[in-house]
Amino acid sequence: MNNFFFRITHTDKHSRARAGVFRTPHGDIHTPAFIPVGTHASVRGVAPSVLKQIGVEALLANTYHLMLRPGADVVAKLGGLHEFMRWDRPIITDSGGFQAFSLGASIEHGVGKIANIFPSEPPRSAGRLAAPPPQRPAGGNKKSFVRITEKGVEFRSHLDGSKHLLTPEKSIEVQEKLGADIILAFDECTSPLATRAYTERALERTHRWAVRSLTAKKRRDRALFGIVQGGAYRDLREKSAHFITTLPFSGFAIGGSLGKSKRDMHDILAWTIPLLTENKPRHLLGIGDRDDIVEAVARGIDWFDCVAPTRLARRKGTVFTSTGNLNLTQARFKKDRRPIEAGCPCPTCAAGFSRAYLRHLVAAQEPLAVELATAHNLRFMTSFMARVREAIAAGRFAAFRKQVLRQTSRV
RNA sequence: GCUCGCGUAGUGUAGCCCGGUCCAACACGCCUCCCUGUCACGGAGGAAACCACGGGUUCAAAUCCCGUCGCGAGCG
Repeated sequence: MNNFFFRITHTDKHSRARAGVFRTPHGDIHTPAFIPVGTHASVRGVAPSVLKQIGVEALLANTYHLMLRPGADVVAKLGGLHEFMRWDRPIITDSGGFQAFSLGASIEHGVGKIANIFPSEPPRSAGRLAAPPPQRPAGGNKKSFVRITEKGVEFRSHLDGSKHLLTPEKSIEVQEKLGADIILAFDECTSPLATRAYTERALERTHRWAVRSLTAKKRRDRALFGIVQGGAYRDLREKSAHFITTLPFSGFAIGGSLGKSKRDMHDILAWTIPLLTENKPRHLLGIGDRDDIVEAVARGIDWFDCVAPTRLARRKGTVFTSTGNLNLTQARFKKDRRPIEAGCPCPTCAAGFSRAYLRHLVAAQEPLAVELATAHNLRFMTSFMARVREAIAAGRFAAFRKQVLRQTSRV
């Protein structure tokens, strides 16, 4: 059953960075790789043909969302995800474990995977005491859509309120029906605000779910990855890495809360990755800032998925450049006839669309804004990852890393 | 020419009848920031109107009275 094969072609001498190729039934993923998120079997606003042109090698879709709509059986009947969405390259499906968090604690606490719990300086109004810091981050304190038990996660559909139980068995069944090449074990992504006791309990449950996920897997033409959890607790991360590594997974993903800062995230990676099987791929879930990518690659990560390039492009036309992000809604771009970045080979810049025009499209909420901005950002990411790979192959990753960190820090 | 109605931030409106709680509210727009396995074209914040103009009544007027100007409708 050599449908999958991971070959490490280059290793960095000064870090744990490595470059390689992961072979799947739908083609190769050159690592380190950036994998865009297409939750609903679609990268918002961008057609598969354009994604290919941009150099995207794989996509990540979501079990929970596709299970609710259009339904796993519908997708299966229509030939599986690849045929359904007309994408013939590798697909990964997330197990739905993240939704246990994003529709649960994330909503209740108003936090993301990396806690941003320190409110920025309260505004100081003259002659008055500054307002007291809010008790909770903005957006928190809403009702959860989930209930987590040993059996699995009970979701109240965010679409129509109907109830759905996602268990490890169900998640794997759905993922096999959807037909992704790489599927993920059903896990619980814990909140950075969870207590240690809770994080530990959730971790142990996720481990039991990992075993159940493996047992539930029937098809050999899918690669199942295990997920390391443990929050920001060193011993829990180590325990998790040890445990997951003993199981016959095809690869690993690092998930869950990554602490309260980028520094925490670096530590978590440094603790866990050395414990993972060397010749199996490692996926860092949900991370995608350039500095984070470089730091994670240096610690041994092979690929990433992240909504940032697509979400930022869609929400406000935030667009990546080598010197930092541009927020196209800013007034200074109103008459800016330059492309997003001179010399950028993406379809948007190559076609000569100006910042002023893009700003207009964003302001007018024209769908084309989403397509053009997203295509640019994704091309930016694939180019960036190509440079990461080249740097590793050429033995100059250390310098490359330093350069990236310098750039991103002054942005 | 007469009668009636209207004139509040960029736009559209609320408040006016029953003066104070209006150094004026809401929506959209505008400006800035945030977003890391996408519930959500999401979240947070900000600037912006001396309430058409002049006079009067009153302790107090966007709110009441008079006049002027502008806009609209009707009548001639």
